[in-house]
Amino acid sequence: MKNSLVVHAARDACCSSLLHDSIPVADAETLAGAFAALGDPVRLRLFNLIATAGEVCACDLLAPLGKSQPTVSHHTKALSEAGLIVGEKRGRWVWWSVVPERVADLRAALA
Amino acid sequence: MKNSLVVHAARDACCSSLLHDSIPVADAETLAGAFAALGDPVRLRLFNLIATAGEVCACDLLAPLGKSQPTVSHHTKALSEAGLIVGEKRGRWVWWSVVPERVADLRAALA
DNA sequence: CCGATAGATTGAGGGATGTCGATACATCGA
DNA sequence: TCGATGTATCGACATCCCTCAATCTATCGG
Repeated sequence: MKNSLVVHAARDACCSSLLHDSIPVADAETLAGAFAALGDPVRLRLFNLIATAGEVCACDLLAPLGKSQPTVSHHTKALSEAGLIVGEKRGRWVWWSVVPERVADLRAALA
Repeated sequence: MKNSLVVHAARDACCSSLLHDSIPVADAETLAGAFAALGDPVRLRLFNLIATAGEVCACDLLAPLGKSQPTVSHHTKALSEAGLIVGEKRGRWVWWSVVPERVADLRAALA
């Protein structure tokens, strides 16, 4: 085997062999989906409201957010589909709470 | 003062007084901007590549991401503007590295 | 049942975003 | 100085996303 390739590779100061991801693409899409869910100011405040209160009725979210009811419903759905919150229907109301394991996943991804 | 208002308020099972945010709107926008930067699969993989390698030449990012050079540059700019990474120009190359304090901020926001 | 209320869904419009080809800029080797 | 190379920027296009009015569904009180 010739060593010309080695000499050739050493010519440049950069270009190390980062040929593949350390994270599978599928996992990256799932994780990115969760981060994206927190990537909207209104949704981050919404998430924070639920997290600090522990459990919040959806009817209590309209006033502090200053958004219309369809908009809030849209955002709770987005956070829910990202797995960050879950809603439990009690009679006419829906009570939202965070999913700690999912939040832990995000925190772990930032370690 | 009549107590009719009290009775009126107690009639409903929900509607607690969540009248304001526990996070200022301005802070929420900044934080959401950082989360949004990680909210794209390509950008999350890009960030992960830099984080695991410690310091990466931009020229080493094209191959593992499978994206064009303008696209990668666009994403590094987005992460940079979010404060998550910084680039240092050395000759013809730019070396990217993560900003630990900024990542710590995100992790703290998930606590 | 019937009216009222909480929440979800639909549809539309306006803006933001990901992608890439073409191009400009900066730096190095010769 | 000149050609080559690594990055950034620009322009354009397609797509996605936020927002709200209107509407629908489900549940409760009477």
